[in-house]
Amino acid sequence: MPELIEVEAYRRVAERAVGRRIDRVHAQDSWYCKGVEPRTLEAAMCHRTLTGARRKGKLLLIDTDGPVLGLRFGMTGRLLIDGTGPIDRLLYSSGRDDPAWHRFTLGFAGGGGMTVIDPRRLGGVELDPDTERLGPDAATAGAAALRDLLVGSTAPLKTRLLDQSRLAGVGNLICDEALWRAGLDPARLAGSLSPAEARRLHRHLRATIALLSERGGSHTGDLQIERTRDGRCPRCRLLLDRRTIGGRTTFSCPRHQC
DNA sequence: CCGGATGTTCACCT
DNA sequence: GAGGTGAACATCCG
Repeated sequence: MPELIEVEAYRRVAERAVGRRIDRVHAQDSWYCKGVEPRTLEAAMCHRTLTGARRKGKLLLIDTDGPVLGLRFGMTGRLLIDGTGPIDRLLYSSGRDDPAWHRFTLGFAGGGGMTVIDPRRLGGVELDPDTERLGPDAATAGAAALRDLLVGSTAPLKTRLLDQSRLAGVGNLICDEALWRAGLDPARLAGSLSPAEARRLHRHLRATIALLSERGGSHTGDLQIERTRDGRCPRCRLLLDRRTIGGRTTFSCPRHQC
């Protein structure tokens, strides 16, 4: 589930833990520790004090007086602080809290802690993540950045928007919703957009992120309830196209998106 | 029972 | 080099 909007919600709860000191670390799942041994990760984080929580795209960055901890949530990862989190259940995952799904935990001196729960193990934890591999964050990227992302590309528009190395944070749901609102066909070649279309896309992408954030998640778009067999355009009730673009299921209106 | 699902990475093609 | 496809991770839901 987690796209930029959900990770931003996680960031805000993580911020509550700033100033607290870590006195135990459980990194039992070696698969979940990316590019680092669990024991190394535990030793690196233990006895550190949290100094901040940042986000770039779907990557949550926990700052300490030592290393930076990077958290990725995949499709089913949730973050709990002191046993509660901003999101109780995700679209494709139950709200159950099976202890076997606790993939990583920081325990704080004086009680409480931060836990990553991830049934499918599609997320991961890393030490000092390379944020340069990610493009500018979609929530704040300017029109010029979006234009640079599109120009000269022969890839489908949607594929380009989902490319985290070029634009960070947009997932499948935000992408379809923004393209629907902008009236742009996801299959259009990215490089074929006119400057006016690129500006329109930028405006609608930012507006979509703001709106869905306000509504409470990536899954709250108008197109969302129609993301099913025989789904219809919320605007004109025409049967939506259902295609695979960039390896992802894609819904679009054949009349409103061109 | 089967297929597909908000993500990322990698191997292997064209 | 640029894109595309399919697999892998593991669980839930229709």
